[in-house]
Amino acid sequence: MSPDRGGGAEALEQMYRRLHNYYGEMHWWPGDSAFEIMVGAILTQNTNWRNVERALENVKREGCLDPVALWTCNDDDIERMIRPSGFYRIKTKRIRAFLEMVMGEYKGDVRQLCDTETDALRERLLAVSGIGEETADSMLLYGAGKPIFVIDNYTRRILTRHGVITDDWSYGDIQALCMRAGDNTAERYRAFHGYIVNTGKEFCRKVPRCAGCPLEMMT
DNA sequence: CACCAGGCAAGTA
DNA sequence: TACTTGCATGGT
Repeated sequence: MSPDRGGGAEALEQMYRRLHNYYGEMHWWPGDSAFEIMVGAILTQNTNWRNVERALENVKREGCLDPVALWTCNDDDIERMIRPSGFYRIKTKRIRAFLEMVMGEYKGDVRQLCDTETDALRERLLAVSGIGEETADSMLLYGAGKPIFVIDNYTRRILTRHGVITDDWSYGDIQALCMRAGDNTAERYRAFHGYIVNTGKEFCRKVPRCAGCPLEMMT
């Protein structure tokens, strides 16, 4: 028997209410353009956001924060600009692969890319080497404004600690649960994910510091 | 000093 | 299929 993936929607709803009450309005993932957010989604893989900001500042300062401009850069230039984000060689390859898709299939028009139907766009992003589920969903939600729930390690950890899921749940299982309840708007998904990351950083690390957590003693 | 950070792909058995 | 490892910088 596969585990029960039917319940838990009420727990999610309660979590959202508690987190919203604790953190208030949240506008997560800053960025001046969809393209900036999509590049940032690659840069932030296993990397502190502060270092991503440094990398993005470098790219922006050199006027390369758009598909055509970045496309004309050499790999050496991209590596140099994004170095503070770490993994700069492999991330340059990943950015290059993403650019090839944007340029080749959308002529560098990010607006057109964002207008693509959600499921088709998700499949297309996942086919790019270096873009996995979390990165694709971050691009879809924060870049393209699609109503897609982003599942990260904090989401998995918090839901596991609260007994809502178990270790054998796949990314898609957890995502389906998180997208089952309430009003499924991009606005809500953005806030919810931001809440989860804030809560995870502050209270739910590998060595948990649960005292004061807004989810503490949740039934 | 060890450990962490807004993951993913390739390699191994 | 299910682990393991490489990728790399900067902060705590």
